[in-house]
Amino acid sequence: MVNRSCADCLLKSKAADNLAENELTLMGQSCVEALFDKGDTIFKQDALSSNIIYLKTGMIKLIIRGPQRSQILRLKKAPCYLGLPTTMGDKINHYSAVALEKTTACFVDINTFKDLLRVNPEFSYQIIIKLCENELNQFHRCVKLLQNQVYGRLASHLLQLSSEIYQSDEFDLPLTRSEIADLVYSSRETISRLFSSLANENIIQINGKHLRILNKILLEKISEKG
Amino acid sequence: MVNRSCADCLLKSKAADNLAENELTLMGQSCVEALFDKGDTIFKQDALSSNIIYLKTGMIKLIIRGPQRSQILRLKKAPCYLGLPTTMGDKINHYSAVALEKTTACFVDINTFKDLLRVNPEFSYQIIIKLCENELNQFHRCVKLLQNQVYGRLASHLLQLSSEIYQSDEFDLPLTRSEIADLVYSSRETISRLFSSLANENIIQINGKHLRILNKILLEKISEKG
DNA sequence: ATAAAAATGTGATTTTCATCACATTTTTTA
DNA sequence: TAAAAAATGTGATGAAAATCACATTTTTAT
Repeated sequence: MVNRSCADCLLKSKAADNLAENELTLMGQSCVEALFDKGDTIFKQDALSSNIIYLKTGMIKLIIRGPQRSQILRLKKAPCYLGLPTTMGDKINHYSAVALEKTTACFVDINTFKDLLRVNPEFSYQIIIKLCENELNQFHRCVKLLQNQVYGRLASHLLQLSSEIYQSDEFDLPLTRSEIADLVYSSRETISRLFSSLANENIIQINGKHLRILNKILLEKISEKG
Repeated sequence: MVNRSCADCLLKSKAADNLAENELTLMGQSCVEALFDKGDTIFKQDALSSNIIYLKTGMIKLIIRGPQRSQILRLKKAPCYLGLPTTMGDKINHYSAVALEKTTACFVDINTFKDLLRVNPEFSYQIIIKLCENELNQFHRCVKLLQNQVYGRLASHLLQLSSEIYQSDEFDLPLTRSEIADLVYSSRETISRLFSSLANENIIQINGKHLRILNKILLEKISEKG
């Protein structure tokens, strides 16, 4: 399904707010909207990348094959762009994106996107800001993953899910224990054990995938101290 | 010392090649060149950041305070921009830059830089490409650091120094053992031991800071296998 | 509804590497 | 140039967390 114009889209990106009517029409002409189910791959590592993807609704994980095993780079929730670095930085995808729930995404042809960048400096500017913010986050995440022990790494990811993704102390984990291990670089067994011990100490309450943070203060301390 | 115009600069960045004469003059008006000695801090974590820095000559390390200790995020060699993410992404520096040798750097006022981004889309575009490439590199570096063991982490950094920074199999390490530990996230003692054992196996030859790669193939294998 | 597959929990064992301790060498500086 | 400071090398010890092994529960598919 092709939109006639992205101007009609009710879920435009903040960057796209800077685009003029005719620019949005141009975008619409090369923009295809697609629906994904949980588990569906949106784009795949090593495939040729020819689209910038705008995530309209839903949530995804970015995964990359590491030297030993697969690693979750980050989770992303709509609205946001996907594959900016992997599409602008190289011809081939350096990682994959997989839907964690029902997801809507718009595929914008890379050349159209590049044209818009060249034509509209304000649009470019917003993209630059986003890229810079991402890089800072990535630096911090990397240092945390390296220097904290699993306990702290798990704690900070739980807090992040709570505050940034669900805006609630109670939510259903969008990942299996095994995927959480891929996210915080640990093992399935260790994650299992840590959930048990966090629950024993009344810091969280966990039942299958349903999680509730009982002692946020303490969880934050664990996340900082490692 | 203020340049009259950056147009006269013989070491312009690739992005700046897209700037017109008058734009370069504008840049020159808010551009201050400074000299740094080995060990000098070029900008400091937590300080207000008001400049984009263009590294004209020399080499630096980006360091960040982690939860446990200081971590080297990456080494950068001229010519390149410094502090793009840390200055565009936030008001305050998220990391420091320290010269590893005599270094020349131009400080460009952030507002002038932003004006240029808004005025010249081709300039913006080149910056976007660079940011995307950085992000991809950062992803790969993070995964390698997490998943490989120290042996592999050290090996890949030696190879990177050899190929990307010095373009030679023989060079002087720009870092102490302790700094190398900060770079590959290990301990001074372990780095020391690994150098010894790499030397014992005739993979490298090392004398103080002077290093020579004897068996690149094997070093690459170690770097991949972990 | 039921079998098969996937996900989870928990104990025992093992491995990597940090930390501690101290000797030695190199660099800096007064 | 000598003393102080910084950097380095190497053995012994300890700890975090991976891996292995297996029981159990939950989910998926037929």
